[in-house]
Amino acid sequence: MPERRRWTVRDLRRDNRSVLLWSLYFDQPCSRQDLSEATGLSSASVSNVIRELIHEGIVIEAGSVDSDGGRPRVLLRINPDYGYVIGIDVGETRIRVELFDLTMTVRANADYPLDPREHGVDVVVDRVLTCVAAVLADSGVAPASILGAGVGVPGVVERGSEVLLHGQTYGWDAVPLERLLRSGTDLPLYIDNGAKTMGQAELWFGAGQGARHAVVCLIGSGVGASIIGSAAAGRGATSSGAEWGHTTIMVGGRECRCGSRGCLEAYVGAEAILDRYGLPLPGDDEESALAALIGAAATSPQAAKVLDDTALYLGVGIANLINLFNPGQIILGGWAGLLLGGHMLPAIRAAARQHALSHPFAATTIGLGRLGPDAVALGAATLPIQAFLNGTAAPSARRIARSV
Amino acid sequence: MPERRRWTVRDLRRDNRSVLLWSLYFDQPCSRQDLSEATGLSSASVSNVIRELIHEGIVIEAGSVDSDGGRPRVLLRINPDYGYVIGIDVGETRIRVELFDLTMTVRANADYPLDPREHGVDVVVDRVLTCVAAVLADSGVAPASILGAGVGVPGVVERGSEVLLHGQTYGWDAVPLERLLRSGTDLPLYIDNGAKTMGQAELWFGAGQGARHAVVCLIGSGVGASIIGSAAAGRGATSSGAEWGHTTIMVGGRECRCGSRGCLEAYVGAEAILDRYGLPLPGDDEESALAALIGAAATSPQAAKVLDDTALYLGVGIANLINLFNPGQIILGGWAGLLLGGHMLPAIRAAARQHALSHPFAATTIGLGRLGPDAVALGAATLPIQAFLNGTAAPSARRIARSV
DNA sequence: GGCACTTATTATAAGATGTAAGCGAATGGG
DNA sequence: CCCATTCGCTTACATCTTATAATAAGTGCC
Repeated sequence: MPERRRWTVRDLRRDNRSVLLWSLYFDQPCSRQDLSEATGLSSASVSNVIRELIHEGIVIEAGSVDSDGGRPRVLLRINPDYGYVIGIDVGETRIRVELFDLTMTVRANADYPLDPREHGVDVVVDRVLTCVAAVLADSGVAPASILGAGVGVPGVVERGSEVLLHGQTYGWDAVPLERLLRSGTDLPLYIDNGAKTMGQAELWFGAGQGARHAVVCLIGSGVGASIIGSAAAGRGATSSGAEWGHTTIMVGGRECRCGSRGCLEAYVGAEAILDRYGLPLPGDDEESALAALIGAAATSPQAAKVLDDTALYLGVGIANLINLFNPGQIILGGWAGLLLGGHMLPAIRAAARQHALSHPFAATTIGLGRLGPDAVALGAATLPIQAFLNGTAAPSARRIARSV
Repeated sequence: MPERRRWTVRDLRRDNRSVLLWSLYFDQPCSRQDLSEATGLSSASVSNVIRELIHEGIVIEAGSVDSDGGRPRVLLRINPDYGYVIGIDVGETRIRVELFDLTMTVRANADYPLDPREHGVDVVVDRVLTCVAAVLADSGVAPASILGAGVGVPGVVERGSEVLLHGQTYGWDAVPLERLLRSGTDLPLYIDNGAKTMGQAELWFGAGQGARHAVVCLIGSGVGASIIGSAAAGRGATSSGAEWGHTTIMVGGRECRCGSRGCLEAYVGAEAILDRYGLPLPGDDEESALAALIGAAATSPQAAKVLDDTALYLGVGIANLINLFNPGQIILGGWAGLLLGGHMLPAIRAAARQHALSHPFAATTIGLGRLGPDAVALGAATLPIQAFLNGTAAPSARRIARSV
């Protein structure tokens, strides 16, 4: 029995305001008339809501365009400087923080490499807070103007009475990340799985634009996936981060760092690929080592075999996603995913075709992400944007001040 | 970018009417006051909508109850005879059709066994139509009173410009089932995957009552699963039938009848289990053969080994669902699922624990379905009920007549 | 300057819910 | 037996939002 909420006249207004904001956000600049056609709202209602938004400083008029011999249409835009958002990528090997304006232009960023052997929670929290302070100082943006900060993390995000993080593969167990960060900042926080945030970035700005139903595979040192779909009759979209990396594709297979056997991650994660090869490779980090392995494949049969197997396993994993989710689009991302995909996408596609049912497979396209490996931070920043457009953003200091 | 619709004042009414119907349907009988508390609508609005529903004959007053020294509360119920629904289970080995009133009381049913070797589309369509005619005649219900017929089918259901069915494992390819049935009936048709309809039945009336997020595993001759969850901020629920049976759990493993290798169905479907055992068993159908195998396990090491392996493979499959969907509840159903689960649920649970991440696993309960193997037809009948409660039911002859 | 054309704004009406007052029906005490 | 009380439901009214239609505004062409 689905749970349904009653609606009041006020919800109607809030909702239609939100519909207008979404439409304008993804199709700016445009005129009131355009918005009326795009959303189906009457021109009177559009004018009404837009007046309110302009008064609040969220929307600004930006020039005008002739209209075949009539009154020129006034173009509307979202005010890029109405507020700012922060995207935080907590990866397994580094922390990256970026500050954007409302149109997702980067205003400042900060990096911090993490030693894989020292993945303590307190260190990570401390570094994140330092980086946030750095981008704030760097950009000159007042903290009160920040609409929120999104955080993309590896592992399972559990939303109960408080947000808990479970990163089984690197020893995080029920970490109350939000509370820990809260000790050092007042920003509204939006925490979610990194694969999911990357997926949202690709869906909004990258390879998934216009897709209704997409799956994004994040392959780095480990493996994750994000399933994004628009609920058929729903308001807004649903999405979930999935622990794809620890689904079993080979009963009784290779040991995985999660403690189980035969996990996908034990075959196609960068760490696992290099381990399967076994021989030494040039380069001091995984990224250059994997690149070297791909380079060696042209001459070394052993390296070629490892990569061929990788394509097979990855194709199997993708086929499983196709059978389970029937997505319209599969996007391969993450630094290792982009490397592997760039080199052997056809082989991956072929393996997926072999292992998926033919019809769901035919309805799916498999491609590479277009935003590069930094998409996680960008996607994390879309979380507060989403709340802002939905009108559900936590009241920040700015808003409180404004309403007095 | 999620697609969002604008809402008008009228949508508001339709939606709140629907909220009331849902609430009443699952908590009847109850008073107007109860509805007001349950839904959050003001008592005035409740009275208003209920008056309309009573006028239309959908809701009826049913006695009254004293109230601690005040005006007695009038109890409301959905009129069971306002309309009827039909649930159709198209299985791999039989067709089953049941006719229910609005409260899901069976009024008539009909069965037809299917020869596994003769699974032609035309035969199935013909038999379904015959069975529908039989239950109509048997119950004495006028066709115009049927709100709709739900059909649960094996395989992938594709909703494009018309509904297409893909049953790769038994040779159905892009079958336009709705159009074929339409040639013999005017009933509004709701076609969906059988695992999904069974899941909905368990969720509404069985083991999943009150669950927000459940996965239902249907194990018969083949294997399917249904993922049911309430979209966090959405109207109503989303669900999808998943081709869980053809996800790969063993790269390069046993051949599957879908043409691939290592599919879950090639290990835990009833057909596959019996095939893995290999030795002859008493009984002329799969059901009695599987029961015999379970009986033999007490004395035969070979039979015990086959079942132990089955528990392992099934546990792996369930673990994959847990990692991907993080459900609150997993419900095992289907005739083979109920047989196996009744005999070795602890072993299945143990295998799932070993292969799932610890936190998602801890949040999940694994149990058996409570509605028995007929739940597919019951669930199929919930499809037109759902449309009826949502107010999106196709206009039937009855309604057209009524509105004149 | 008048006219056509397009865009945006301003009444006005229709329809939805919430609030609060009022009516109806039964209990229980004096 | 009567009356205050209590609770359930209904009615009247105010508030709010959108759609419709008329009005104003701005530009180009003749």
